[in-house]
Amino acid sequence: MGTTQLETVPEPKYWHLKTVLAKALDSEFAVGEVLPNERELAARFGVARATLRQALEQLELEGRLQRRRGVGTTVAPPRVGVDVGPAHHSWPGAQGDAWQTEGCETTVPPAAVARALGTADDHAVHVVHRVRTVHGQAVATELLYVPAASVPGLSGIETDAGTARGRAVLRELNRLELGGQERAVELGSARAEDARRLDRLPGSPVLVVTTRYLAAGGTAAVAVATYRADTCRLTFGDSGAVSLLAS
Amino acid sequence: MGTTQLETVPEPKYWHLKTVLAKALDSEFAVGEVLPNERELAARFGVARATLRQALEQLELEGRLQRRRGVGTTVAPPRVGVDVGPAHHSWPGAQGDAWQTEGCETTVPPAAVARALGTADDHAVHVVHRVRTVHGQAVATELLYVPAASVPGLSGIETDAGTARGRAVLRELNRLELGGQERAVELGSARAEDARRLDRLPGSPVLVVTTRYLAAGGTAAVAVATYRADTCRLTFGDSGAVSLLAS
DNA sequence: TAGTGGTCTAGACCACTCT
DNA sequence: GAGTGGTCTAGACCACTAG
Repeated sequence: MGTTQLETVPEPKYWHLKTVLAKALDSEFAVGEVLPNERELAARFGVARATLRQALEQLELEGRLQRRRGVGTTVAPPRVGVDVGPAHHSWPGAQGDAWQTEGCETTVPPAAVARALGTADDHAVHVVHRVRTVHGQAVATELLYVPAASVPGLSGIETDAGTARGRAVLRELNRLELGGQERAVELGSARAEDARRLDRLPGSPVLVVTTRYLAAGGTAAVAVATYRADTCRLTFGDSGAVSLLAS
Repeated sequence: MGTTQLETVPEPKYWHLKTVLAKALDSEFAVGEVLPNERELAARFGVARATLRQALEQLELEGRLQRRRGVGTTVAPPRVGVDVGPAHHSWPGAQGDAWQTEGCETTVPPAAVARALGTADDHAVHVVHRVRTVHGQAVATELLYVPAASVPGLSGIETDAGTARGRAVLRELNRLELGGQERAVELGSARAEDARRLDRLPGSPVLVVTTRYLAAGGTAAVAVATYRADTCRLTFGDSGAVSLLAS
């Protein structure tokens, strides 16, 4: 009376589907190639479209696939390694900085940022918006929070224009002596505005890198950077060695 | 003929639902409190259960909620900050190491690891299994790949037992002179075995930390650590300062 | 055994991208 | 306009936990 299955393992369909697709991607598809559309794939594997989508979502999360509405599903290239220091030990805006300034405003930061800055909860600070691109593609957005006290030399003339003032803030920031950095990485989901800049849908998984820039006496600035989790692999090269883990 | 909505923004229901729930979590719920079950919440908000689940999934991804089958959905505590160096600049198994050795085997590593180690694709290496716990809870699993060449002093007597051999490998590794570390962080989904150890479902989002340990001449070992993305916030404290970002 | 979240279905319509 | 992925529905059953 032996049945075909020993230890009947009720492995979810989408899980099995995912492994099958992953193998197919390795052996039968090239980077950039487009897969059959979801309705056809679902029919081919004999599952509902929702189940197939669950498998595709996981593969996209792992950076194996790229899906774009109105276009299709393509095989993603290997993740790009982006260096997030602390090799340079320098301020934002220093030479070799990979970020491009896009604007600057003055607002009250979120409570968590205010706490890290050591400012009052209702104290407005400069917020510099920046974007990081790799191979011409935006991979991260950043909000750099700088209290006015950190940039005392900022002239009043530059306090209106967006991008110009952003650059002025960075310039003044670089006059300070850097006392170290603290970083944290966690998983998040893209806010609507970040998603737009990163060419993703709102809620897409992102890696949030929070950096605290220290100067004599305390925190001079806090940066909250949002990296595309599907395409990015954050590298931390120590000991000055060239990173071989960066693809 | 004015309609109620200007600029009819077709914001997805689950997105709106998510923000509503997030606000409610801030104002009306305490950490550890259990939410109403999914069927009731869906009815209360007038949406299908699948739509509600989409909102809950995002909140869980952001570490705001914790869902457990057969139990319910509870409000998650703030993410715990776990230090992933490079403050110590030490080998695995050194004093103060946060990991616990669970076993050791000898197998051929994945191609990507073999490449980083500089070994042949079919060359077997020691693989030490370790677990990292915080507050009594497992937050990460690790596979530490150590080529036999890195631990020449390993005696033959210790080559059979699991945990004992693991400790022996770590002991031998600490005889080497550390030449630096390289780290990379990326998003992944938990393999079945990791998920079990971390008390999560297979496919749960995890932060994968790959570390390359350098010694004179090249790569002495490679560690692939898998952290729970829902509960962990990886911290990188530089300059020896106490991390204030760690919650 | 009752109640929970997890999986799955078979549809429908919408938003977007290209031609 | 045709074709794609994204959203949503209203059900059903399963796996797990706990009293």
